[in-house]
Amino acid sequence: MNDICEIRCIHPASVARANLARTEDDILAAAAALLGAMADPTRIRILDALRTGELCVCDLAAVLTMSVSAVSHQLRLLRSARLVSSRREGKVVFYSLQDEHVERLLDMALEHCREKGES
Amino acid sequence: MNDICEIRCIHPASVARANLARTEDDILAAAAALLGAMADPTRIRILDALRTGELCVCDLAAVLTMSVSAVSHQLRLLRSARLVSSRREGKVVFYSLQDEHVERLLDMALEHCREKGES
DNA sequence: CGTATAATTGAATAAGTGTTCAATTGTTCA
DNA sequence: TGAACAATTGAACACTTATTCAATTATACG
Repeated sequence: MNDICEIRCIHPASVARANLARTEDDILAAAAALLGAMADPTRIRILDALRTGELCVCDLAAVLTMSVSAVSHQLRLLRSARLVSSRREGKVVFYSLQDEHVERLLDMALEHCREKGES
Repeated sequence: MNDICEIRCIHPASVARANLARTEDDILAAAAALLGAMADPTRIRILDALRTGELCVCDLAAVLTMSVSAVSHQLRLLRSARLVSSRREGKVVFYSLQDEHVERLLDMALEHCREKGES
């Protein structure tokens, strides 16, 4: 099993081990998409703001000092990634974090950065 | 650019609350960068492969069936984001996950996707 | 109805990203 | 030293992405 397609590898045993333990590509792709949805300065600020409770698009624009349009575009992305959910009340649409899972992921990333930032 | 000084917000109390609880922008930016470093199909596959132990660039290229050059480019990114560390042994450079924190973040994202994938 | 407000959408543009190819660095060993 | 191999790097290209601006939808109310 020295090569898969003609790719040369130096440590076949390690390669075989890695291939066995391999996570399915579609799961990995989904995870990349999930992380990618959070991995933007604007979107992560939106998520951070929503931790204090639901906010409408106008409010979010005020918190971020950005245009309503820009915020709305990013909210659509966050919604399609299932990171936030929306609720309409008359003319106003309120956004909130989808679940605590999202908040935990966010917390974990922030915690990691705080630790590393001090070193 | 409707104007930044006089952004109209509908729920001033909620906006004030969000502003108070706000995480510092540089931490949020760092977190976005961290997540962004993981948020790529190729890079997340690299991280997944490295969970089984250290691998050299050739081995990684074999596991991912990608060119050594492409893998090396992505490894540089992962290294500068402190997600992986490298160790040279003669001509060969071995890469491994920087710490368990990285692995936990990865696990959490994967777990989230597995759950959602079944619904 | 018609107007006003909240939000979404589409097109356009500018900035960023991933891969390839070719060239280069660093190391080993004959 | 010089050949061979592992790895890195830079430039180029195609592709994606975030914001802006203008237009549109959706809801409320006089």
